[in-house]
Amino acid sequence: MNEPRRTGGKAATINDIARLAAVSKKTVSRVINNSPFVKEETRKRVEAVIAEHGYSPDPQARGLAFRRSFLVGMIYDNPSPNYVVNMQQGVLDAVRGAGLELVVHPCNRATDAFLKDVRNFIVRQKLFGVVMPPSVSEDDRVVAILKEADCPYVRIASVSLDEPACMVVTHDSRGAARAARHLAELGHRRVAFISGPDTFRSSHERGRGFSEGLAEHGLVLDDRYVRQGAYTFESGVEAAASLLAMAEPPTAIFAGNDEMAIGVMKAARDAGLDVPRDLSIVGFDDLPMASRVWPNLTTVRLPIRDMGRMAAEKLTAGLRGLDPATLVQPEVDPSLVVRDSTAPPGP
Amino acid sequence: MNEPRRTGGKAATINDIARLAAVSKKTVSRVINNSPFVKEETRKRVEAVIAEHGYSPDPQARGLAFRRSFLVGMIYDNPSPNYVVNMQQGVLDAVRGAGLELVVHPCNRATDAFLKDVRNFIVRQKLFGVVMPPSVSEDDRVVAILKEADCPYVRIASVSLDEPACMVVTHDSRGAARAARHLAELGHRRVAFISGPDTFRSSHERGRGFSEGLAEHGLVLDDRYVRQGAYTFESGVEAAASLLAMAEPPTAIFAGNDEMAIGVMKAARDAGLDVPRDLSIVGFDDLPMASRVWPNLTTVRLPIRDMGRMAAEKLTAGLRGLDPATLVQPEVDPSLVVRDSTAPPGP
DNA sequence: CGCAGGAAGGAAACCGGTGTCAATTTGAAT
DNA sequence: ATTCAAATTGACACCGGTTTCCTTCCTGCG
Repeated sequence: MNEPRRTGGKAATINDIARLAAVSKKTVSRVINNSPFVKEETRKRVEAVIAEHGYSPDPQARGLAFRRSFLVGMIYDNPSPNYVVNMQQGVLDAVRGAGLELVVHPCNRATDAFLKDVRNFIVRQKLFGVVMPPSVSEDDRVVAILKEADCPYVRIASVSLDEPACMVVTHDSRGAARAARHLAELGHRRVAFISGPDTFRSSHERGRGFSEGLAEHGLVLDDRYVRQGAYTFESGVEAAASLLAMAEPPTAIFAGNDEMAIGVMKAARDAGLDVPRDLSIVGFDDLPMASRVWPNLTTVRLPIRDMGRMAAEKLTAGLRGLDPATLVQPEVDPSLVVRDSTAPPGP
Repeated sequence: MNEPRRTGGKAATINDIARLAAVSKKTVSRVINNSPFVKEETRKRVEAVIAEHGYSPDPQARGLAFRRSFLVGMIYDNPSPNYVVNMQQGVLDAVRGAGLELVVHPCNRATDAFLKDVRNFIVRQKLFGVVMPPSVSEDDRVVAILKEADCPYVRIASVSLDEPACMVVTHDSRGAARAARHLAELGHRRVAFISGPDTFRSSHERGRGFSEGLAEHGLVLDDRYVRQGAYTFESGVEAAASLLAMAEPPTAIFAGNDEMAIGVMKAARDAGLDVPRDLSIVGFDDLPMASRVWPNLTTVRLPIRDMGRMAAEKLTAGLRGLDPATLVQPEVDPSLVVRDSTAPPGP
């Protein structure tokens, strides 16, 4: 009872707590892990000692014994900093308080070392779980590694690619259709689309949805008005320049993401066009930047932070005593945010 | 020699390697840790077995024995996603290949739970090291916790606040002085400054440097032309609006960071001013965004990714056999990037 | 030829938790 | 009071490494 306190920086261990509470370390372990097989009175006593000494179990030791770390990995290959930070924040929203930490793992899918690197990361760290936004989420090779390593994961993607328990689906095509309807209703007839890279499923989904939305208004997306971009600002500039140089340039351009849409704005300015009078522009994502550029960008909004949170919550469901099998598949319905970059076409 | 391979997902352990190489596990451990007390021949043999089986030691077990994890933490409270992602990337540049992982820990210095949260993070994870950009890097309470926990750290800040071994200094005042000289040389006389929040040392440094740079040209920074912002876009808009509403509005505005500078641009547009004809604008940071807005922003460039890398390299110096005590203090000299948002003042 | 001393390697304890399974206690029924 | 199953608890091995300490094997040297 009157044991001398551990001195210095040494933190208390489970043995200290056990001794002070006059129980075995195993019982302390039971208390920590909310085992139901502990008498209420004992639990109270142990919890009191734990609280008094600010004890908190060592994640390394725990992980070693559990054969699983308390680290959630986020693996991504995404060119947009805003997207990445927002999603990190969302994952952290769910992971904090669950006693987990977030390990970030950006990578480049195009390199040879990619798969080896990712496998190494997953296997060595014995991750508690992994969250993957596009385009990594769409890479079946990565998923195969995760399955082989028996590592829980959640994929965020524009279509369902897996069991509901490990998907957050964003229905990009619906958002793109909304953009199409908006432009059609404004009276645009010659509309163009700048797609993302082929490696992103969302590129196709956004293109498909846009095309379908136009079709509802009797319009077709002419191949000559389609360009492929790379989800980067520069690629947006280039694609738009090419479109605007046509004999009959489009009166509206739907860019596959905001980053490129802002590139389109630059190209328009370079061509001496006024936005939205001479050219309407719609983006996708609703990055913070979208409402800072001039004119403010009309865009399709994706709640990126929420998506990260929802994904991570699936991972932590077990910790909260929920059965992951019963989890519904979160679905996101992207909404259209009309700002100042769209208007009826000029005469 | 003809041991059956471990089957299934089970990865090889140090015991397997020891058995296969016919040495004790301690000798394998010596090989892993580059101990000099291993005969060359033995080392070769062990290394061959390690390579053959793709063995890699378990970081959890290793960390447990070392009383130190192989995780580098990045603790920050920074409103700019671009800054954050770039710095993460820089830290990863150094940390990858050193066998370390990056755990991100954004936080809010203004909350009550801040210190408890940070202490918990540092102590529980037994971090290998911590990298802190401003403003966390300037918080002595955090540094006290790190010292108490005996956790290596590197602070990135605009002035030296600590021993060279744990500082990356960015000399923001020099960059700000360059901005001042540029504006003065263009012929501006009524120049304004929008500072960052008081909680950032860089706010003061950038203000001081700007003031000194003006002084070199016989100009003084009039208090009436100084506003306090928050390093956010919105605060830039607001501060600029207030400046532009003055009877004698400034002909040039130096914003404490790019985020605010872009806000200034918006305010200028709202006021019907042409940039740079009616108003010159200079930012600080050179975020990617700076060269995407229109007109392209003249700004002071900070090599954020490099800063992150330099900071993390100090942490990994020990791993590379370098003595941290001998490390020089990396210093960054911010350069001026002249783009299209500055011009001589109108008549 | 005997021996000091350093290089090389191994046995066992330990880091701080958890799993297994047996031992002890408790409560209710007989 | 006795008995038995259920509820609690603890002893001990183990997770996969490292550290401490000791033994063995050479070498050079007097």
